[in-house]
Amino acid sequence: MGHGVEGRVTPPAQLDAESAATVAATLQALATPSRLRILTRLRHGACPVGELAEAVEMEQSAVSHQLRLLRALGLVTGTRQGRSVVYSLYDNHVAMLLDEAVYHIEHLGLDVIDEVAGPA
Amino acid sequence: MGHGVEGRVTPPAQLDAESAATVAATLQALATPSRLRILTRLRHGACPVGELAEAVEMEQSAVSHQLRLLRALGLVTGTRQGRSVVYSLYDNHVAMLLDEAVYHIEHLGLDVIDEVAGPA
DNA sequence: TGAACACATGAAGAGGTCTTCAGATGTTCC
DNA sequence: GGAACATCTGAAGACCTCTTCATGTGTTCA
Repeated sequence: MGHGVEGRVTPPAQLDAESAATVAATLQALATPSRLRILTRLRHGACPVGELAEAVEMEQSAVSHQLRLLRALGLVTGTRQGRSVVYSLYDNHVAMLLDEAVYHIEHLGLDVIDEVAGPA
Repeated sequence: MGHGVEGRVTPPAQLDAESAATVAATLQALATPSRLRILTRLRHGACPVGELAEAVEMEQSAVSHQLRLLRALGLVTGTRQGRSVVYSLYDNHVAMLLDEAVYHIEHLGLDVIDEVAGPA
């Protein structure tokens, strides 16, 4: 294994309005505590809705609404298994997007100063 | 040079409500076309407000409002230089967060199946 | 078929977000 | 000091979002 963001990620060119809209829409899906918790829960493995609701301490209905949104954006998929519907992250990009977002955000502003000279 | 997301990013544990809120708040800052364009513009180099406004095709006032928000979240910094105030991304984590977010999102659902066996 | 379970969905309201407009603040140069 | 420039800020309105409540759909089992 071991693919993904190998050595480098292409630095995005100045986004045109359209790309910006797409990216923004998807990021919006990660930009809420409820969905973030749903996704990080799924990051640890597939899970039926009811269990998900318990794990993230939300009402089942609310979870369902959010899952609908996440599904529409292609971030998760649900498959029926008996009475339950088991959800999981759609693919590896979702998992890494999550991992890296959480990582970088939790390290924001904690950069060690390794610049040789101070600013200007 | 070359630090950052070296080999791996720690997979986030199930986020508690507090962390989820923090991460969500920061992601929200990337979750709008206007701010996304502002940030990707800054990703290519520091820039005064007026120029920024032109680059992203927004009114100067709107840009200022967004910069205020981005500053509050520690994503950008502004320094006076004569009459202008020059803005830039705060640190490397912001830059990488941007790069990786855009990268993964633009590749969502485009995963080539390079798993040896099919799913499960 | 009917009851119980698991999930989805529609409507509605509280709350938040983004932009615009008008005006305030800070800076340079004469 | 005063004019011109660059940016910031507050208020207000249009719009979108998230949750809850009530109900609908699908599935299992007897």
